[in-house]
Amino acid sequence: MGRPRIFDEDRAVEQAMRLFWRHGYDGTSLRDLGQELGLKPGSLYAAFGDKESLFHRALDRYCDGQTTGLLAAVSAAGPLLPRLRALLIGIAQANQAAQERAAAGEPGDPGGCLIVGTAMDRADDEQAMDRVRATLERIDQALESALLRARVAGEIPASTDAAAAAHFLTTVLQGVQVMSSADPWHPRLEAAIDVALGALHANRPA
Amino acid sequence: MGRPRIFDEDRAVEQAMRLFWRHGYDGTSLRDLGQELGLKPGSLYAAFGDKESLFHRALDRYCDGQTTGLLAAVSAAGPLLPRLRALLIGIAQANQAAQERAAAGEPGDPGGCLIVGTAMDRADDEQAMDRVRATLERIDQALESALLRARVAGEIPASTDAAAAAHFLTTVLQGVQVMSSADPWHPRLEAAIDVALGALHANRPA
DNA sequence: CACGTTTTTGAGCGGTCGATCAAGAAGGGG
DNA sequence: CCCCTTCTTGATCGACCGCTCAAAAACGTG
Repeated sequence: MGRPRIFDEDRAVEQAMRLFWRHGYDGTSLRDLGQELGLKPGSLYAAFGDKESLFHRALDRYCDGQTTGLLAAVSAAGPLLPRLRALLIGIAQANQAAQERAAAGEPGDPGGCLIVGTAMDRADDEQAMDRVRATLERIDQALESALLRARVAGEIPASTDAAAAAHFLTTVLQGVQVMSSADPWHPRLEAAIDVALGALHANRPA
Repeated sequence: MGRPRIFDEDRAVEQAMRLFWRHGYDGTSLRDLGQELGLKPGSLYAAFGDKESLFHRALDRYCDGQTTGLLAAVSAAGPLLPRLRALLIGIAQANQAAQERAAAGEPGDPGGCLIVGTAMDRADDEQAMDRVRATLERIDQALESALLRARVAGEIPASTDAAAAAHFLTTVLQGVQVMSSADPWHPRLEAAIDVALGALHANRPA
C-alpha cells in the first residue's frame, strides 16, 4: 500500500557513485546528487538517510565493482602474467581515455579511483576506511590465490612467496592508478609494468 | 613605507600546506586558514589572492619539500638499494605514526600525501596537475640518475633499463603511499617492498 | 469512491562558504 | 608633526551547504 517509488534505488546508488567518483565527497553536494538522480531532498533523505550514508553505499558499490572486475580478470584460465599485464595497462588506458573525454567535455566513466581518493581525504571516516581496507584485502587475496595457481602451473618459480608477491602487486596496482591519473598515458608506464611483472618471473629467495 | 607586515609569509604558506595536506582542498576553509595562520580574510586575500592561489603556493612548498627529501635520500653516497628500502619503509612508518597520532589526538605531520590527493580530487586544476606531473618527473629523473650510478658501481645488472626501472620505482612509491595510508603498518608491506627491490637486483632483458 | 499509507515536492531552516570593503592602525618621508 | 602609503581588522555580502518539514500526489484497500 502507499504510493510506489518512482525511482530505482540501485540505479540511484550507481549514479551517486559516479558523482562521488568524479568530484569526491566534499566536491559533491546534495543538490548535485538530487539533480543527477532526479530526486528532491526529501526523497533522498527518506531513501538513504544523510549524505554520509549515501556515500557509504556508493563506495560499497564502487568497491564491489572493482573487486568483481579484478576477480574476473585474474581468475580466468590460462597464463596469469599476461592477464595481469593487460589489467594494469587497462587501468592506465582507462585513465587516459577518461582524461581525453574530460578535455573534450564528453561523458563517460570518470578517471581516478574512488578507493584511492577515499583513502586520501576521508581518513577519519572509519566506516569508509574499513571498506577500503577490506577491498584491498580482497584484491590481495585474489592475487595471492592466482599466484599460487600460477606457481603450481610452473608459470612462476616454486620459491615465490605468494603472499609477498600479492601484496607487491596490490601496491603496484595502486601506484599505477596514481601515476596514470596524474600523467596522461606514457609508454614508460608500460615499461614500468613490465619491470614489475619481471619481478615475478625472477622472484627468488633472498 | 607603509605599515609593515606582522606575519611571516613563508611560515604562513607552511601552515597552509599542512592544513591542505591534512584536510584536502575542499576540506580546508578560508576561516580554518585564517585561524591557523592568524590572519583575517583581508590580509589573507591581500597577501595571497584567492584560495586557489594560496593552495598552489602550498602545493609548491609540499612538492619542493618532498623532492628535496627524496633527492637527499637517494643521492647520498654508498649502496643505493638499502637507501631505497629505508626510504619506502620510512614512508610507511610515517603514515603509521601519523595514524596513531591522529587516533590519540596528538599534533604532528598529517598522514597521506598531498600529491596523491591532488591527483585524485583536483584533476581539472591544470596548474596543480602541472605541478604534480613536474614533481613526479623530478622524482623519476632523480631515481634514474641514481640507478645509472648504481649500474656503473655494479650494484645492479649492466643490462638494467634505468629509465624503466626509475618509472617502476616511482610507481611503487606512489603505491606505498596509498597502501600505507589505507592500512596501518603491516609486515607484509615490508615484504612487498623487498619484492620490488628484488626486481632491480634481478632485472634482466626480456 | 473515500480512506490510510507512503512518496514526492518545493520552500525554507540555520549555518558556512569564498570573497569584499570601508575604517582604523602603524610605519616612513617631508 | 603631518601626510601618504601599506597593512590589519571585522562586519558583511550573496551563494550555497546539509538538512527538515508540511502539504500535495499517487497508490492499495474497504
